[in-house]
Amino acid sequence: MTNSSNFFERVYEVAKQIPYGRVTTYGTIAKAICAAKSARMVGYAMNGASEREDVPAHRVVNRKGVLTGKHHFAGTHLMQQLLESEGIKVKDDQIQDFNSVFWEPETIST
DNA sequence: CCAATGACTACAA
DNA sequence: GTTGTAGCCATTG
Repeated sequence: MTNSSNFFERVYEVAKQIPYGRVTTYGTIAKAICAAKSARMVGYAMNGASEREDVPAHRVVNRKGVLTGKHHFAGTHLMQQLLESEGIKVKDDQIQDFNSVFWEPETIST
């Protein structure tokens, strides 16, 4: 895969749209890219996105607001630290007041 | 092509 | 509230 698959590109596009101090879920992103059933693929894409500074993968969590993918980051608590650094409260790998920091991306029509 | 994997989600017990 | 099962589908071996 010399080029990033279109699917990954979609995920990256949405992830890059996440504003500062906000977070979103995999399923929500999946819907934004017209692949609501591919929530797992979103996380899979984030795996490669973690290497891209263009893609704030730390702002993407599961539907419960839990930092399920923190283990994929360099540090054990790097993801949590990044979120807290943006004003997001995190307790025991779970985002506090998740509903307030939750952000819904816009659907991509490309 | 088939089997296994996974940063998910939903439902049942 | 917790645990288990199933569906989902792109990537990889």
